[in-house]
Amino acid sequence: MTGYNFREIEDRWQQRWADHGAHRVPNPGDEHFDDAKPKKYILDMFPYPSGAGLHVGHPLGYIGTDIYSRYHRMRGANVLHPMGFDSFGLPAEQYAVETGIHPRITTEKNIANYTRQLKAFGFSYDWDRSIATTDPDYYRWTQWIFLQLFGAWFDESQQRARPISELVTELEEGARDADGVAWRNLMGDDRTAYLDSQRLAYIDEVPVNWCPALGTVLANEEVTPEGRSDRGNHPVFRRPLRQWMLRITAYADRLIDELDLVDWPESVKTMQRNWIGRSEGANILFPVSGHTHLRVFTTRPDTVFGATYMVVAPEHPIVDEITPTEWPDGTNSKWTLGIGDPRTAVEAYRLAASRKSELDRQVEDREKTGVFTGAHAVNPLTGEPVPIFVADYVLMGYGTGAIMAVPGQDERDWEFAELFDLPIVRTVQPPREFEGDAYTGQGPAINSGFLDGLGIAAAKARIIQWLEVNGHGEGTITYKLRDWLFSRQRYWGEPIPILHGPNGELRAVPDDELPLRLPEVDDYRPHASNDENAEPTPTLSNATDEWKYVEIDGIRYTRELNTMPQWAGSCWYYLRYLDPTNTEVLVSPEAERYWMGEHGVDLYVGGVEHAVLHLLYARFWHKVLNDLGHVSTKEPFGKLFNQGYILADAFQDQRGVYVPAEEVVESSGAFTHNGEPVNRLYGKMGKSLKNSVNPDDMFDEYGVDTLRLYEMFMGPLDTSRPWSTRDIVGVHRFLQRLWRNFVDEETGEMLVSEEPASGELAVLLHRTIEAVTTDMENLHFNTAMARLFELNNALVAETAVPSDVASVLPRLLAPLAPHISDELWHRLGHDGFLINADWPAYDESLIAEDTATMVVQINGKVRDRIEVPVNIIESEAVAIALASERVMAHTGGSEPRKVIARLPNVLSIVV
RNA sequence: GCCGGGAUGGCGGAAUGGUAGACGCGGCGGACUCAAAAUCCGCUGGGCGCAAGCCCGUGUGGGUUCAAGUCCCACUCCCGGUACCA
Repeated sequence: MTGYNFREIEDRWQQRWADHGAHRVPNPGDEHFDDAKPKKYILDMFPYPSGAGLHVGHPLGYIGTDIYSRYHRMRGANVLHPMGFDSFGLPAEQYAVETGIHPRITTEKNIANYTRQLKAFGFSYDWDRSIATTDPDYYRWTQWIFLQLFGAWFDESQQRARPISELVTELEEGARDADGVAWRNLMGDDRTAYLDSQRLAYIDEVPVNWCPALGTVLANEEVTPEGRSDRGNHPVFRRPLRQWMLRITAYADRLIDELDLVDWPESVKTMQRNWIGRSEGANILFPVSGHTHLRVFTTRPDTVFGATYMVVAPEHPIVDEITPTEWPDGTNSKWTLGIGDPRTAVEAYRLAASRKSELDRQVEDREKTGVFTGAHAVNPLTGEPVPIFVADYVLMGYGTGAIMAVPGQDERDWEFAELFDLPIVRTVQPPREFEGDAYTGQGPAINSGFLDGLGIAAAKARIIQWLEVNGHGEGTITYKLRDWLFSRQRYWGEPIPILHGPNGELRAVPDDELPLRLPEVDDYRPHASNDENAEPTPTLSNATDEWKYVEIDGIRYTRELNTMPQWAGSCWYYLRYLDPTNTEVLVSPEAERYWMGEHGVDLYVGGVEHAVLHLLYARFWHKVLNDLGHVSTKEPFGKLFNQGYILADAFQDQRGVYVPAEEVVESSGAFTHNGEPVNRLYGKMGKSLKNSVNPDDMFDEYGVDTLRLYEMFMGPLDTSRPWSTRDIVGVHRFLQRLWRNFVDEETGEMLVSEEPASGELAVLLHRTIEAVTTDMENLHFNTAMARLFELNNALVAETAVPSDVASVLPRLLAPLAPHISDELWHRLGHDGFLINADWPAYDESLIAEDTATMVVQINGKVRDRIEVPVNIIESEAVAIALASERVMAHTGGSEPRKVIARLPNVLSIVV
């Protein structure tokens, strides 16, 4: 028997590809580099190498890009198709905390396992270009990019980053001043402080989820709805901390505008635009009686006559200043939380708010809460006093952290106003049929003095002019986008290469000292504390003094002890693949220009979960590198494609925390984990939901080609689908049948004829080539396979495979199932690998049809199907149709009132 | 909540506004076999009918059109993101 022995075939071909370097791709200037070929850069989003290993959801996109890469190799392109590892991250660190095993050891083990699993798929990656973000030779350049950000500022007038040395020159020359102060009037420390405030990487106080018991800041998702830590159930406080920030907001307009340069799904572009959230409006100053001004941002300055109260965020610094010691006479009891004086009431409310996560605060289902500060502002348009509240539906991080509330035109304000008995004044006339509460639509202004009668746009323009003339505010633009919080109190991340001087001055670690390697520590935990006001002491403070303190020119500097977030390494990895071993520069200009070309990466495939954060951060870094002359394109990823997810059951325990799905036991319809009942849910396979399925078992039972085909045949690449092994036998049968069509299972002889196909089989062959080619171009691998199934099924009736079919079919299949295809190719007597063979061409004349099925519709319903010549004219078609018995049964012989012809396929008759 | 996406036979899915359900799984029937597996052949959305054929059918309710799975409006449910999971 010489049946389809997939294990032997797959092992042998993978070995041969490796031995011959079949997937190695030369750079410009290297040996065997062919300048005449077009380039294709086909990129996967690289994985985090988790301890659980690769799961069957990961390779969905990887199989897709591998097929596409192999196809383009066969079409004659230089294809760059690399793979690497996003290997910094929390799980290895948490494992280190629990076991004391260095995260590097865990990470290297996981990378080795991932590499083994990826290679087992037979992917055509150029493994010589593989990188891991944890390699010091890699993160050396991540640190270098950070220093580029630290050493640059954003020139608003040119809308680009420039070296900070050029800012110094312009300040010294008097071409600029420092926020209105001439440079020569600034002293040394003030000069430094000013420059530091201008850098793209800067330090600022920002509110974060601080968990003193864990000694770290937590993500919103790590905070339970009760305001405690997901791990350990410790209290979490929302408080400001000094953190490294990256000035992504400077690029807000370019990040919006330059989306026009890329071929991305419109949905992803929309998500990015919404995330950046550019809105035009005005800042308005409200005098606060006897004190100061409250500056609010509003997108609806035209409604200012309807502002009947004010709200500031709980963190707003003005609260301390304006809150009096006693409630004013006649204060509504609903406004006071039942507390005797405003200071105590406001403090109680702020504490409660600090224990809520940001997400919770934005959930509009929740009943609005708030407290009166006891202070009033004056509406500058109406002259009326308006009470100032603290409420957590206003966020410190957006606009000015304070709003003028206009319940007549804002639903949130309406809701709050009803709850707190506040007056509601409409300033836009709703249509007569309008029945709701707040009216946010178009209409003429009312109750608005000199604005009355104007439409919204005109009223906005008029009021902004008035505000600016009278010094009560100005037109402005704000963004929802916030600067990027870049500090982490973790161990397993890139050390931030900054030294802190005795007077708070910042100094970059010199380039020639990079990489700044992670120090060895005994304890991977940050310092815990019972004091919510304690300053963070990150894990790197556990390093030796020798590492932590550096003396330069007699000055003792302290190293920055925070590390970078995991995003950092994934922001630029696509550039390092181009030139992964270069020790002089991040990437050589020659390699960068060739592989990035005009539009950057030719196809970037990954999950839509990265639609905003990863893709926005990477675009930001790329633009900075472009501004500073290190890369040549404005955008990194010319074309983006989102593959779907493999979905699977997931399980949550009673606290709402996910537990590993593989450890969940089912008995009589109920699910338990370690004896505790758990709830079944459903979602994306992966480490978040702890519901991964390992592919190794699939290889054993069906082989690599079968698993590749199965994942592609489950559905189109961009949709999600539940994992189910039931259908896998279908594609396995396809390969078995293919094998039997080509190989005599008794003798091992090839069953190939010397004659080419004729008749219908020849037509089918060329139609298949055409269809598969189109499908390959469009990543429609499921339908490409359906076509190949049909061709393969048609061969069953033949005693031998016609010579042209034998030549074409393995080549069409090669990108999808490369192992069996190379084996058949080899047995047909060809040398070499199919990845280097030519893609088949089809004969136009063979696929042209001379007749077509014409559908005849009577009053919109299909009543007959008639074979007609493809070039039939309308009068003939109508005559044939009306003569048909089935048609006559529905027309009753009456004359058509109307005929719509889409010949030769459709004839629609109305009687 | 907000932003983005999705819903088609028992199941995965296919369909430039123009024959709904290609292809595969599952199911049913048949051939081969002592038998079973494998393989090969046929049927397979629902209802009515002896048949010819007719009616219904793409999450729900409306609409546009000669014609709607596809376009428009309003819903329902599910999935992704929501800035320290990556």
